[in-house]
Amino acid sequence: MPRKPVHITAKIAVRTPCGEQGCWSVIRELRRFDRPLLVSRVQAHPTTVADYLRRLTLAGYVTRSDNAVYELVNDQPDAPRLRRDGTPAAEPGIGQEQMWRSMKMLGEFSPRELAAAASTDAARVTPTTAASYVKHLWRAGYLLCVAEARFGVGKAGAQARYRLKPSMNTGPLAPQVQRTDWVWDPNTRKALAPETRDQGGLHAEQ
DNA sequence: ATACAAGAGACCGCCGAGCA
DNA sequence: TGCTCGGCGGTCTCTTGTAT
Repeated sequence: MPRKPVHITAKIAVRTPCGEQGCWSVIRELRRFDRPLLVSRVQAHPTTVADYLRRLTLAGYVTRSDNAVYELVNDQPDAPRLRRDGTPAAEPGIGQEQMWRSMKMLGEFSPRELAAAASTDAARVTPTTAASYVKHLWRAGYLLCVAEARFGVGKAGAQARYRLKPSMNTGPLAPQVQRTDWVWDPNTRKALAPETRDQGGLHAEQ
């Protein structure tokens, strides 16, 4: 089965243990377990569970004894994201998380200022990436455009400036832009369409 | 310099084959 | 029966290319 959109998997994750996060939650609950027990507790395909278990073993999060009993030895709240060879996978959306935090710290910002504020040694955020993220959040009604971009033939332009609407500061988790241009807010567990921007309170905020 | 669209790369969940 | 590995197809994040 193909991967499900984030707004689907996120809804599933709160109801039923499935996928890596669900698997990890059950592992943390059991601490010591064998594979059939884990498979029976996790509502995911057995090979998916086995595959994740193998990666956790390779990465050293769990150990496996001779009698096929696994034990959690490296606990952490969130499910480790691991490649097939057990090496850590890059956190998807870490740039967006950093931009979301930076928006709240900066107050008012241009995409370039946001990129500079959100960039770290661990994850670099380019101005174009920041502009793309800002555009989607603006369309979804998260941001207020406080100064439009200025253009001129042969002149350097000035970037538009934005501000996060206080009513849209929904929580610590960064809204995720989906391929369909919808924005999924993991804080409110709602998906906002680009079209909802005008209905979303642009006028109400002013 | 900016905005937009399209594409690349990484990832996930699952299947199926092969091996012990 | 249990485990590992390679591959498939869709999703997602971010970058690149192009027009203005």
